[in-house]
Amino acid sequence: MKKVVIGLSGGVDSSVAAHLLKEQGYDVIGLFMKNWHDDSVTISEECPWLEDSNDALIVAEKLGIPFQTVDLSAEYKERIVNYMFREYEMGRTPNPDVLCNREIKFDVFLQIALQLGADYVATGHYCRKGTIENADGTETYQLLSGVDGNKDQSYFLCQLSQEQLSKTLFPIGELTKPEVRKIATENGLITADKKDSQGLCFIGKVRLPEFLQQQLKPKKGAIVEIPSDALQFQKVASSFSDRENELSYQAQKKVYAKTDGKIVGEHQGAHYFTIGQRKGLDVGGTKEPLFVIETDVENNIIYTGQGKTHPGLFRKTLFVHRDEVHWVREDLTLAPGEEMQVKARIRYRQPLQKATLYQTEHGMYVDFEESQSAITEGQFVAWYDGDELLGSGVIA
RNA sequence: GACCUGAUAGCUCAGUUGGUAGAGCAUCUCCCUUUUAAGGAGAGGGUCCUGGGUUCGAGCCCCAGUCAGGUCA
Repeated sequence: MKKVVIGLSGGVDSSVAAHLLKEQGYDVIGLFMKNWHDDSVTISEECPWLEDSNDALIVAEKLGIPFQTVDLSAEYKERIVNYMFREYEMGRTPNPDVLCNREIKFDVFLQIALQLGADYVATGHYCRKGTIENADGTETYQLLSGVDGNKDQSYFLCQLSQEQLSKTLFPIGELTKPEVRKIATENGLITADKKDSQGLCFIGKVRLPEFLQQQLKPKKGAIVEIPSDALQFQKVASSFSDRENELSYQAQKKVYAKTDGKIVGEHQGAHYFTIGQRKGLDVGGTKEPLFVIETDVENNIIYTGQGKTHPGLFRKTLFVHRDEVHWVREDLTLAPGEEMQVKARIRYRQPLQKATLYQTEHGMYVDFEESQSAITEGQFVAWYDGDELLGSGVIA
């Protein structure tokens, strides 16, 4: 009998995942990960993790599977929380949940599971795993989107490797959320009607500026509004010697100076803001809302533009540094000079966009058919072929 | 110094022939969402610059003043 360690979070999804594994005849062990216990920065709830671990325990008992709690908070702090502070400090916008999967659930946690003698780890993610039998007898694994298009979480797993996937099961990937809840109800799992978790995985909902202030000190600076007819947006349509040149040009970020616009307000620190952000600027008096089009942490200036169609918000091409290009499907890795038609997204739940990948010596360009709003450094771009996530990278 | 214009929600402004005020933005809350955002729905918020006067009744009319911007000498 194959042994599986399931990460029980205390929510419906992992509860049902555990139930299904049991039903499929696996030898199932439930493990609850405790990754955070500083409730000083979370919104509401006295002690959410305690309640969650309790629910996880009750589910495990109901299913008749062994249950343990593991404390990974040291690793979590080191690999995820510190990464967040580092990124924000540099004026980038991290994606902790993508890292959490790569570094914690499918690394530290996976190792613990293997030490317990498990053949697989399983989670309650809405995504699927496919297996391709190669001619030489080896197997190639596919990361497929969840059947429930509304809940598909493949994006958060975009940094997984073949090695990690080989030891992974996603029991609920073929189900929709309503079906999952139904199964939970039918089997008397107490998490059946529990609200979906939100916010940072394991930390919960946080007010980001407050959270960041633990490490990043407030620093007053100017908010500048760049008019939509600024010089930067005038078409400088020139011809290019080659495709790479053109892509490199299109992928360039616009550079602004304080004098390109007018000062419309004051902020408490440019590193608290991200591109595309509207709330929190505290600047009124405009006809249309102001959106952040760029943050300059060097000079501590936030550049904004009026209206969601402001040209400063849009870019057609983005770049991923060579060592930050990640292929889930290693066998499809592009060599310099090669290109590929794909569909891509630059944030969770964004509808997939037509794009072309161009690999060069220095990295990869993702050239979208349509200009994209708020392409943000530090976030992940993930590319797909149909329902298969092929790879991903950090937006430079 | 004279004259003109303006002074209405946190901000930018609208307020018809006088009947105790509105819009956008901002803010807050909720919804959506295992990142950051975005998006959706609601809510709160005004001694209408001050002091007089006319009127049954004044943000709107009259007088004086204060402040801001402008024009002319």
